[in-house]
Amino acid sequence: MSDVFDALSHPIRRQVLELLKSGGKTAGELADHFPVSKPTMSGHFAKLKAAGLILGENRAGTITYTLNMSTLQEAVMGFMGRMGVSREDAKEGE
Amino acid sequence: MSDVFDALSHPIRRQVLELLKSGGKTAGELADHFPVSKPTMSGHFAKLKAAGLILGENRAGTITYTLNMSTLQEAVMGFMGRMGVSREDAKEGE
DNA sequence: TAGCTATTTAGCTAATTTCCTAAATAGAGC
DNA sequence: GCTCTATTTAGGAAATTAGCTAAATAGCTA
Repeated sequence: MSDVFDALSHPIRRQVLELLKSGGKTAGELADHFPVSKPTMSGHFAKLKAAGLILGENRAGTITYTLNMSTLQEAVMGFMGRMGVSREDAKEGE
Repeated sequence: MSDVFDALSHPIRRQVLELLKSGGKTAGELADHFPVSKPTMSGHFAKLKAAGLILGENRAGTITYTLNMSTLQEAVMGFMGRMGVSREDAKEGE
């Protein structure tokens, strides 16, 4: 839980998750979207992975990261549920 | 947005929000729930307030903090919405 | 094997966060 | 005007985070 919210606290890491929404991407493809160095991005990936928010598949010299929605949903919706926000209340963007 | 997720990144701050779910509480009442000093708690309140997650009403020498659900919902459900999680998908705890 | 590409690890610095104690502020009651 | 309680502000130490460059690793392909 805490790992997930820690991971979500950095804008780059949240954007990485959004980029992965549309499907897996390599570390390089993801890194190209941000104005920081690749080692820095690698650190962000490591944190997201440690939190269970992404999975890394090592294939053919590249690493493809994919989203692990269930972890995100469990942690975030779990917290929101505890806050008394039900699916019904959560119509925010409609 | 970023302020909200920053604020949510600390376990004590998340718990403060949960405590406020059931109604406003004074700084002292809230502080009693955690094993850190009151000045430290005051810092946590300040961060939650800066993020717009709580409101502080100064009355009779005490400060009563109340939850500001709309900010929480906008930020968190907004992000989850961008992640493609709709209210329908979000049945997690059912 | 050598070289190329993709990615991470190592080592470092600067900034931020979290916590503490001590002191300041503000309102209430004597 | 004091004094008590509630809370914040100030100042500072320790830990963590985020960024960098340079070097290491891993898997191709020639």
